Amino acid sequence: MSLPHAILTALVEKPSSGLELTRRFDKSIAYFWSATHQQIYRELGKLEADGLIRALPGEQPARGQKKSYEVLPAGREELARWTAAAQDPKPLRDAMLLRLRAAAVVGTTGIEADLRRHLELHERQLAEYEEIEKRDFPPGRDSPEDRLRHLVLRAGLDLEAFWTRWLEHALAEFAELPGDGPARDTRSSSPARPLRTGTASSGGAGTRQRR
Amino acid sequence: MSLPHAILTALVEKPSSGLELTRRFDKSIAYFWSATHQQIYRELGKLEADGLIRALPGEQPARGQKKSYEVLPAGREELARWTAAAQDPKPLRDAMLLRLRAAAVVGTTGIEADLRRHLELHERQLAEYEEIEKRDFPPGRDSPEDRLRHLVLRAGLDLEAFWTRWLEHALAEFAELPGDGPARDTRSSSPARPLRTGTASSGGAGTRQRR
DNA sequence: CGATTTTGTGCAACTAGTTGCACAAAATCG
DNA sequence: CGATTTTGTGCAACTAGTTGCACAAAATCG
Repeated sequence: MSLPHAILTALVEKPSSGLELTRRFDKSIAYFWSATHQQIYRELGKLEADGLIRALPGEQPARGQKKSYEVLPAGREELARWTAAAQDPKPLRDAMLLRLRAAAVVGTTGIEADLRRHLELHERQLAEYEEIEKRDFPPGRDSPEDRLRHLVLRAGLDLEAFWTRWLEHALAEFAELPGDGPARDTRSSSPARPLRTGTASSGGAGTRQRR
Repeated sequence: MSLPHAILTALVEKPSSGLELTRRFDKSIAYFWSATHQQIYRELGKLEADGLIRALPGEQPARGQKKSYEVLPAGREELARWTAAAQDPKPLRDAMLLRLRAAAVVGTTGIEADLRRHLELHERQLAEYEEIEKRDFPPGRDSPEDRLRHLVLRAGLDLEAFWTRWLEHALAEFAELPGDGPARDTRSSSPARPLRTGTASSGGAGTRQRR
């Protein structure tokens, strides 16, 4: 729904080829939108067919050759229209949170390592964004454009900070948890019997695949 | 990728029919996973076909009749396996952040109202989660299961708090912005000329549709 | 300078989620 | 008690994103 608009935005900021776009998405767009090179090329084709962008004149190369695109007036208008239109926020879907909730009924064996790994990933991401902030938004510059872009980076940065803190908190909680974690349904009729269900040992090697 | 596991988790916590699941997803699962009733029914069918869940014996009703499901041992094992398996966090994609970045080049006309609307939505959500916290996690209860589930709710709650603060910050920034917002490319050659581009007026009524 | 690696573009098949309905049974309403 | 609404289940078509390749041109390497 909004990949085309992400590409339009990037191209208005600076005309680019598919690969350049891919790099810019990885580098300085990733903190609010991510996309693979396959998605980008596909969408560039559609946007060109729709008359919203065009290949920069001058080069007319075939497969395996750079081709840069720029935004046409129609593209700019579409982007302005989309930006102003009301949109509902999309509901949350976070696998790690789900896994933790699942762990409450099925046992905590194994997640802790991945929590730790995620913590590292988020810490690294956070550090990277802080670099970007230092580089792209030094105290001096604060044109309206800069302030808006800085605002967006702050969101990405603060979200990473949030996850970092949350994961630390979660790990601290784990440290206080008894033994190998719970595996029963609190609402089931079984009383305070501290049973150790089979999940941890039996499922074991993780052989089972779905479908 | 993880809707089936969300359903398994919910069903382990308490066997339910499709509609009951839908309600529980809306109510107390929405802060980490969301799903429509169509998704849920479809997935219930698959899970049953795969032998991970089964209809509760006792009733054998046709279309338009309640049918409750419970998790089979194979389902519990699959859930335990999935929960423990390492998974990469999925990259961020947030339309509002993208729109703000787009607004930096294409003009801010129109977004402010939607920022305000989002702020209200997030405030309402936050209040709702605080209710849930008060109701489901009173100071007394802190079995391991509760602590894990509380941790998950805290994430949902703190994320809403984050967005609320961020949107307030964004709106404050808007208040300081000159006139009708920027609409030029900072990197383009045009100097400090405070031009007012056509985007606001020309694109206007929002007629243009893609495809 | 031929072989190998890197750069750049792209297709095809798949998975996950969304939108728009359809329809039967049960409950409610005049 | 027939008509209408609500409850509950589900199909079909679509949109968005992912995964796994293919392949040509250019650069590099022995």
